[in-house]
Amino acid sequence: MIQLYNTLTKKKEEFVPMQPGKVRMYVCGPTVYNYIHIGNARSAIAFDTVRRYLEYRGYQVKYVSNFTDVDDKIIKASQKMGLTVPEVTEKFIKAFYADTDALNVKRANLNPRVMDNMDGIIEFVKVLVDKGYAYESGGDVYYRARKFKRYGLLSGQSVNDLEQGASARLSVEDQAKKEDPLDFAVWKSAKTGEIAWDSPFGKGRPGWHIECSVMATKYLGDTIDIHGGGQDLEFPHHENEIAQSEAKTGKKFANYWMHNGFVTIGEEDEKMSKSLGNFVTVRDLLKEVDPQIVRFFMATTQYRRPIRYTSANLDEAKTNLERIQTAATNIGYRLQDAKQGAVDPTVQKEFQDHEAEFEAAMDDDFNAQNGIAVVYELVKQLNIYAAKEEVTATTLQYLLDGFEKIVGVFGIKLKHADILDDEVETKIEQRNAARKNKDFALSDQIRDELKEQGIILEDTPQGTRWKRE
RNA sequence: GGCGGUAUAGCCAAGUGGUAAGGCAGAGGUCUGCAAAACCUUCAUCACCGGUUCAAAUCCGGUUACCGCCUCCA
Repeated sequence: MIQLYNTLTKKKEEFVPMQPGKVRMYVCGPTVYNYIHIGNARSAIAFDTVRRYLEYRGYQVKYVSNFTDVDDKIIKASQKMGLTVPEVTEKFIKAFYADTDALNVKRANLNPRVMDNMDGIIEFVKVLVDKGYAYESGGDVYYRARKFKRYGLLSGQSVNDLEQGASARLSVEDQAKKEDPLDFAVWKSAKTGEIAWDSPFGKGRPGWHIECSVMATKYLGDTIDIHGGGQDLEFPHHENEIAQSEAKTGKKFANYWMHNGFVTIGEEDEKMSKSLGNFVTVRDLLKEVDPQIVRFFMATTQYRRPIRYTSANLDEAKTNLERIQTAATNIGYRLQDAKQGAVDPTVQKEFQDHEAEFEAAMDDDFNAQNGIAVVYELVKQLNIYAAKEEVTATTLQYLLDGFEKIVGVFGIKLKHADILDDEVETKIEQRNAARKNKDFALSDQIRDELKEQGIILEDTPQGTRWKRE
């Protein structure tokens, strides 16, 4: 039984999808006017891990994540860059795929874009107007937040508290256009020269929140199982999505709301964000750090907890990931000379116990921290059996397969034995001959030479192994 | 001001009533010509104060500190 923390109810609940065995999941994607930063990556990785675990558990997951490719920020960026809006969005969508692919984030089943859904958006807005949930005002269309009874439920705010904040910061013009400071735009009129679409309300573009309501319901149905995004989207984005969607369909929009924690940076542990300007792009980070390490670093922190971005923490992730990889490599080497035979039932039992522990950990709101603790126990088990005299190849293979499946939940791709290089092999033989003759000066020299080529030697009772740095 | 989160060893971090998981770093050991990898051993009374209880990191009350949302942001 999987339990997950539902932001809507503020507690852990048993996860029961509407259709047994199938999960419909929508995760808010980025507004594509810039390269993604580590915080964006965190969100992608967090929900990728959720998805992978659900799949591990046998669910068939339909995963939809949008690109917001029409927005004020994009218009601004395009003006600054001297490009058209579609040119800007194409560029950063491509970059998004490149970056998330590198991080081993599985691609969504669908990445719908605002631009391709304009008819649906206009239709959606029309329904809201017809139902009295939205009104035209000076070319804009606003949503009557107060009319939606459950407004504020997700963010745990009363409408009056929300209004206090809202009215304090509204510009005079905005205030004049809105019936209520709480109201938010679902359609915005275009200024001359800006990208715009024809609509019954005049030339304009969608407001920020409407696209997710439209695309989520279009591709996944009026009610979806899981809706995810960063904690900063709770309010107003997700609150507004609920208001729009439920006003239109009259049905519950999402059964479970999941929000990932932030990546923090610096001495103050400040949230990394575009507006604070304290962000590191994935692109830049990956120039210096192996993407697998970044992936591991983020996937093994429980998705709701903040992640402190420091080089020390990345280094630790590197060490831990190597440990995991080494265990698999150790088994791989042993597999080459181990005897055939049945799977050792003791080993099997031991492994299955660990597997059950792993599942219990992950079932509990994707507690990756406890999950990874089980992985370290498995590492120990693998290393012990890899060094045992009497162990069958089938047993080793059994362990390796199971291990690979479990670490796969975190998006870890295990490297299998490298192709043996003739030149390296010759040198290793020369070195071993030297060692036999106790010519350690020569053997150490060969080892140093190989090290300069990035090849590390390890002498084990089963012979000399090598790996690339 | 309103709402929410966090505080556990040098660091990362589990643990929601029964006497502190795991990892990194450190120390000692086994193995090794040396090294590496691996394995074994070792390393904390849980921000503070008060209360409930046979028993609290865990529950209750209070205090302090930090973070986030309430405005675009994953």
